[in-house]
Amino acid sequence: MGHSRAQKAKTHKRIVSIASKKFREEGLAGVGIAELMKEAGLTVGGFYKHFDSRDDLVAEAVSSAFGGWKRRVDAAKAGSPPVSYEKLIDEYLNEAHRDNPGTGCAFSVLAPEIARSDKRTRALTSEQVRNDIELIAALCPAKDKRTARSTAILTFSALVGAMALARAVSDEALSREILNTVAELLKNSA
Amino acid sequence: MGHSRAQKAKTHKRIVSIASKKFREEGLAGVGIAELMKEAGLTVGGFYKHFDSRDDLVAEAVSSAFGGWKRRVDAAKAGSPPVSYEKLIDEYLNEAHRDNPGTGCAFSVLAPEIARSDKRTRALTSEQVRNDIELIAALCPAKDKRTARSTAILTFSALVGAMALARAVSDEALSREILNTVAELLKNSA
DNA sequence: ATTATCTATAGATCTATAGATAATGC
DNA sequence: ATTATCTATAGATCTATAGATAATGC
Repeated sequence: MGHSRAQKAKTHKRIVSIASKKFREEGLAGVGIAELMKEAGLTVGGFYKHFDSRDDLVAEAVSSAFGGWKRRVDAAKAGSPPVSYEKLIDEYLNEAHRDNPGTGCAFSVLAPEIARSDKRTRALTSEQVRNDIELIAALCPAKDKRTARSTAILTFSALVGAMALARAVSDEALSREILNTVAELLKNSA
Repeated sequence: MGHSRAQKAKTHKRIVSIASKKFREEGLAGVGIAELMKEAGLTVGGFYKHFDSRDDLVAEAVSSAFGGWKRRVDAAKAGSPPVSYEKLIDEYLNEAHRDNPGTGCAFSVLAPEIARSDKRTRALTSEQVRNDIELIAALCPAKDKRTARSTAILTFSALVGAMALARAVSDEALSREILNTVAELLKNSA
């Protein structure tokens, strides 16, 4: 009990990181504060010294979930050679990503719940969608900037939708068909 | 109290219909049994004479939500002239659909929660995804059947993803850009 | 007699708060 | 002295069940 401020900052980050994972796995409405704190090795009581409300944590956790994906794409882009459009598609539309939503793209699993969330979370999401569109557009082998942006928006939508559908169906063959077909078509038409 | 069997069947349908709408509006985890029964003009106690469990209602309500969309597309297809691929896209990707999830496509709003639901609901979803792919493929102006099916899968994914993203962002201009861009690209590339 | 619905409630769980405790930080 | 965490709990809500009531259906 009663630890240092440095410790508190670390604890705060741990709670957010765990929430970010659990929310993607169970949904924003699917995990309680007690469970999250327990996973962080803490108890419920301490929660409200870290966050004013549950919505506060949701906003931070969603932001953190976006951050993970952003870091990965940024790193891939900055690599030499920078990651290709084709590679991005393959990194998204695969079975490992499908089977591990907790560490994957937040949009594919949280978009509908974010749509029902508070203004802060949705504003944060707008910003992230804008960033991701620009990121994908920068990788698009398109003629002009306008076309690249349009292609990026279609690509982004298809990635998110295909992943959501591939996870929702129980038929494994159908699930794979969705992932593979969308990946192939996106790569061939860009 | 104590009504006829015909009445019970009607009541059952009313509960499912209300659940189908509310689940799309608030998520599968976002509405309680008491609230649903109250909206149907009933009380909690009667619920379990209609359904063995909450999951039973979820399965029926999701099925019902799929049915609505299916009926609409079937009708459009059977019309003379049958609805075109372009028309289908426009009927999906518009602001009215975006702003009324309760009467819209269940995938765009429930896919992530369905992925966490029981086998029955997911099996039912597989069947519906299969149907919808075939439905869209039948409208695709593509060379051969294989190409039509691939295009249908990409189209379906892009529709669902674009709608989910358009609803998640708070920036109205960005939301519209997503809907319009995906609609235009799908129509031009098919 | 059966049953569709009602009222009432058990038992679990969820967000948030109050007050105690044990450490840090001045 | 302040504060990060703990235990305990209030008050709301959620699924599910028990038992009463008033209608149908034989």
